[in-house]
Amino acid sequence: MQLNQQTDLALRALILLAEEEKNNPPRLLTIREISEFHRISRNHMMKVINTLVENNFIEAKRGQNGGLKLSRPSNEIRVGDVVRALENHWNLVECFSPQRQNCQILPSCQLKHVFHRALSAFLAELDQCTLADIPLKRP
Amino acid sequence: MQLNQQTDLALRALILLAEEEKNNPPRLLTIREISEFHRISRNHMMKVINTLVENNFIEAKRGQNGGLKLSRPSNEIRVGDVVRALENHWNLVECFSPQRQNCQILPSCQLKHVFHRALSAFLAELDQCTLADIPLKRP
DNA sequence: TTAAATGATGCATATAATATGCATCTATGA
DNA sequence: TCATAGATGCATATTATATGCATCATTTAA
Repeated sequence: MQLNQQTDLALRALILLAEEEKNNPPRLLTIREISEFHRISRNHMMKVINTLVENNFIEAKRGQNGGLKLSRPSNEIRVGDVVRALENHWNLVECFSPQRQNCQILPSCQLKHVFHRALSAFLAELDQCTLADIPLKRP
Repeated sequence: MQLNQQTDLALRALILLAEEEKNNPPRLLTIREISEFHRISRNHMMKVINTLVENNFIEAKRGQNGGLKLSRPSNEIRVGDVVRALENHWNLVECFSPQRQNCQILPSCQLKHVFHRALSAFLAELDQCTLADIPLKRP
């Protein structure tokens, strides 16, 4: 079981942006800065950033002196919501997918309820945590 | 986020074997029967069955009149344990993988603890459920 | 004793999902 | 008006997963 790498990168970018917000005054960070810091291809990070903008976790400003910042205070951005937005599907098992419904015991199978409960428990735990709860430890 | 198909198939096979146990006397089911019932390639189902045997969820008997049965009563086989055995890794995020440790903020990042808690919550929910708790509904 | 039935194993290939890169567009401000 | 920055769409590479094939090992009924 794994999340896709984009979810991982999104959280790393957000953690960086949350750290920047603590500075006085905070700067806008560029995609180039974030991708170089994390040693990730700029193109790849760009996709992730775009998704974060679409979902209103961060605001982007184009042009010279442009860049990115959190669109809300860090304690209002829940890890669970980020994961929900970045994962492109939640088809834990075949019967969760509207496309793939070939399971022969689908109507009478109770298993789907169990997995729904487990998934809820997983996300509920992530919802307990905001960006403000996971500051980078300073040495 | 998804489990691999083998985990799904393993559970479907186990559900069938648990149903068979209710018959008097119960028969041994063959891989061929199970794979044809679920309309899955026999080869593919065989891999799954082998893993279930290795992990002592079921017992296999070779030769004529051979087949498969649960190695324990259905109420002693927890869904969580099956999922643990079938999923080949639990690298939810990069920093969980011993091989891939490229994250620049790894030592000071708190995120891993959050994901550990979420994963525990997910599996704890599955541990609440045994094969006996998910009988096929009879019409 | 042997042949058919059954599971076990290793390797090869196909398919699908994901990651990555490239080219080009749009917006901003010095 | 040009350099800088994000936005978007498409193409390709890589990886993980699913699937198939061939062959071996074990059991037991005939």
